[in-house]
Amino acid sequence: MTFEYSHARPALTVDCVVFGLDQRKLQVLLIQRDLPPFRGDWALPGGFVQIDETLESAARRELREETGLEQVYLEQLSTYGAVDRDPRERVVTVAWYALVRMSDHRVMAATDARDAAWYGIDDLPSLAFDHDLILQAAQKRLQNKVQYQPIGFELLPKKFSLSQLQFLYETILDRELDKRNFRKKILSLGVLQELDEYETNVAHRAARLYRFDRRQYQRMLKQGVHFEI
Amino acid sequence: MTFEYSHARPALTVDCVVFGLDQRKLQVLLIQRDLPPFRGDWALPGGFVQIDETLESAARRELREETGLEQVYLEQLSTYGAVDRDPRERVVTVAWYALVRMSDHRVMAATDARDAAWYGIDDLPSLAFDHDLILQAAQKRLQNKVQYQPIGFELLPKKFSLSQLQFLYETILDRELDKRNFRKKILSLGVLQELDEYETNVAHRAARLYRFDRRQYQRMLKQGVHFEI
DNA sequence: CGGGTTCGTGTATAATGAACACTAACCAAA
DNA sequence: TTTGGTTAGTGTTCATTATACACGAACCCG
Repeated sequence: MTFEYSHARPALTVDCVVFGLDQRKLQVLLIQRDLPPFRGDWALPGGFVQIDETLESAARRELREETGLEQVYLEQLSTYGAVDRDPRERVVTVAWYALVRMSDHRVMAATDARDAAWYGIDDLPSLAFDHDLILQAAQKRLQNKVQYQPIGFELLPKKFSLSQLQFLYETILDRELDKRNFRKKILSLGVLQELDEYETNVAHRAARLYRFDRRQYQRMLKQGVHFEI
Repeated sequence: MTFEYSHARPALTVDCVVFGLDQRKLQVLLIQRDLPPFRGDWALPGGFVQIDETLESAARRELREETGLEQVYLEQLSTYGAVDRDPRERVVTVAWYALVRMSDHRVMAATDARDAAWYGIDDLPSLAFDHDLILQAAQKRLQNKVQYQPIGFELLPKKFSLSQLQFLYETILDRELDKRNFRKKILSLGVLQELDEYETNVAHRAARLYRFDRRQYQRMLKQGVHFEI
């Protein structure tokens, strides 16, 4: 079956920059292309938008199909439409970024033949299309956004220590933070629920665990208070 | 001539939220549709992306064709892809917002048959498609952005008084600012060039005029200082 | 039980934000 | 020319927030 239009139409795709955090570094999930163009190169997971799905649905579907990820934090980044960004034909892509708990989503099955792998953000291969551009924009957006929205928690296990949280901010923002000031600030926001649980299997004093309390956050917003690191 | 594709493709459009500032209020430029759907309704200026132009080019072209505007500040907002946002067929639109100096761009010629007019932001007609949604998002974005980027100047004449600038921020942010604190802050940024010119034709003491100094701003950025109101 | 490692905590000082009122300049109208 | 009306322009004080900084407690392991 074919579809006819009176004017030429750009193809429309979605691409996702998927961030994860491990013990060391911020990571990005890439897939290896097994079709031309850029066959064998690494690229952002993504693909064509189908005619009966929203842009977000398309992004989530591609994530599921290419990387096995579901129910991740997902937000639109920007749309890229350089005329020659795809050598085959005109392709406009709506870029998204996702935050995943690497601990929860250990499994990484690419249901089609391609490979998928995490790469350290400072250790990336060169990417297909304009995907390095998109990735850079996503990183900047993430850096900005974590400072005024509590999205960083999406990268941590549900229960985490304050040191883990500080490490997250230091890693994303790429600068060191003062331990005491950080704890003062984050606790004063009142959006962390202090648990009666502690780290286990550590060779030193175990840290108390906390959980992000979405309800407290909503309440905070209604009072016009701003989350800000 | 027709174009054939093996899969159905969404149509791709651009739409622009054009902001202007007059003596009273923040204004938005709308056009009146003379074709179905939503014939006779007001809508954001916009139209189809052609196969050989970038998204930004398309936005600028549509602005020129429908409103006569050229060389305005233009920035991508977000992309809207609800499946039923256009009753005719699947249409995905890349939304932009523009800031114009209403003083410079008095002329408002719609080269096609439609009407174009400024509407106060608090006095809008109901809009075609999901354009009210887009407009609301644009307003929020503008409110955020003026607070950490010097884009407000794009709405003022090249030479302006500090009172005009304060009025701009008060209007966009929809809250009152303290006169002395505002002046202290904005001057301390060192991005305003003090001119030896004053208002004319005012029935009271004439205010000194200033000009935004882009070079000083760039220098400021390089030193890691942040613009912030 | 000693060494190694991370956890958890408070205070003092500097910088920034917020509140606040009067005189100066200019025009217009009497 | 005087008076009234309107906006311009200007500093200080106090409260709040940001920054810098060090050591004992807890726990594991060998």
